[in-house]
Amino acid sequence: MAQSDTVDKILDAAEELFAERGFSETSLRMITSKANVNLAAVNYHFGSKNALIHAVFARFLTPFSATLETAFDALEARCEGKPPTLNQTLWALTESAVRMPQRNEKGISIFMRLLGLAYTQSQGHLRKFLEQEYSEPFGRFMRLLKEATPQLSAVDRYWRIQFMLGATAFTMSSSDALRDILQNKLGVETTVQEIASRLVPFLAAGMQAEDAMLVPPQSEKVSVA
Amino acid sequence: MAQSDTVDKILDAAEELFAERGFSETSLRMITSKANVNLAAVNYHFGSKNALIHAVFARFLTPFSATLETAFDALEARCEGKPPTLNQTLWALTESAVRMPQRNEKGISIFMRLLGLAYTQSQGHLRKFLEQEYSEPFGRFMRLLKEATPQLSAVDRYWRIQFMLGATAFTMSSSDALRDILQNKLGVETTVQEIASRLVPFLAAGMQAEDAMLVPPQSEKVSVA
DNA sequence: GTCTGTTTGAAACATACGTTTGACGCCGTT
DNA sequence: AACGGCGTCAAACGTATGTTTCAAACAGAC
Repeated sequence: MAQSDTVDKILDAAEELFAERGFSETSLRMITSKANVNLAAVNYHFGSKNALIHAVFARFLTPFSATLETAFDALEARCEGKPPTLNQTLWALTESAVRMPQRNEKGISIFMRLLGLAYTQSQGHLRKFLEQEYSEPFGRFMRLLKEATPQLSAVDRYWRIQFMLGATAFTMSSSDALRDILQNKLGVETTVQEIASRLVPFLAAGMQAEDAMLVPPQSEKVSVA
Repeated sequence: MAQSDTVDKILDAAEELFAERGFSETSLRMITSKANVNLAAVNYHFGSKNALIHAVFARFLTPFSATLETAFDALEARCEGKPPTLNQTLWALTESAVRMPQRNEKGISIFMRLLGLAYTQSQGHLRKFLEQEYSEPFGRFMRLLKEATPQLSAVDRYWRIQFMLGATAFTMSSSDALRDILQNKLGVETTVQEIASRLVPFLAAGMQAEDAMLVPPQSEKVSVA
């Protein structure tokens, strides 16, 4: 067995268990048991549990951010100066995710859930790590979004981006959805691609909704359609 | 000091700490320290940490579900047989939440974050508790949604509801946004009402988006607008 | 005032965690 | 054949957790 075999077995087991149970709720002993390696191997190869968490993310995120950069390059080249549309930008992102070379068919679902957990569980070290390591593609995506929705005020755009992020991360990170994806609980086939093809129109429509009708929050009556 | 004083002090401290740090990451010792009560008081009054978590939810959710029922009653009465529109249904929900008698101004934000955590952290016992205790108003909301979007297929509606839930729970539960809400980090005032007034149009537009344009997931080219 | 059931207090319990240790086996190099 | 670095292993470390214990303090009823 090569030396890196243990490292990969740990990463595989950790990725799956973190996605299923969250970070704090997954112990190193669970991971090493599932990976069939010794408990000390984690601290030997990664240094600490937090560093292992970072490694799990880096294994997916580093090649993904490269793929995303080239997708954005291609998109902007195709648009010849004109800013890409919202739909194009969203599709570039989701297609990059879907096209990622995956270790197995559930790779993306698992990783989407991990991303959701990263945002939701207040693991300070993880947020800091992700923001430091991958600020560049993230900032570029934000810039594209801004150029694609010039009609929105900065505040409106800020909140709607938050909503998009929420719909995406939460959907992928909700255990129900994950279970559906993984074991096809619904009759229909439920691939990540299919979810994405449902999600993108939802997001685009919400993002381009008419001016937020600021219904006075204290009014007694609700406006009728 | 009355007997229930300790109980309420524990609930207050637990609610706040759970919202800040999550359930697993919050120890009983943190809670009892913040509440200035003895460690054993939690197990004496609630029986276990899990039961404490349930009690935190029940303290908010029980009066809220009652408020929501009357709001739905009023809405349906006003519509005289016609099914309420999507906007009306969403507003009835958010207004019920906003109108809840709160212990303090940040009550709703905190509780929204707790709800998001409940869905996200795979705490099996919590999900089971919530589904058992509050299935009735939840089911009623789902029925109203169904009647308000008859054009959607069941599968489309299922996923779009998931998206709505995600945008809402995630927005309210993201720690960044929470921090902004709590201490007005942004220049503009950011109340829960204001967020809701931005969120509802986003959700309604997404929910009523045109038929999901099922772009073939494997196609090389992206459709252009 | 005394008694009875309820609530608090400090301390201990058993368990699980992340991490560290030191011995052991392996393998390529000298 | 002896060495030395590397990876593995079982075992232990110190700490933190949820929970339990039992005596003391308190309340209201008689």
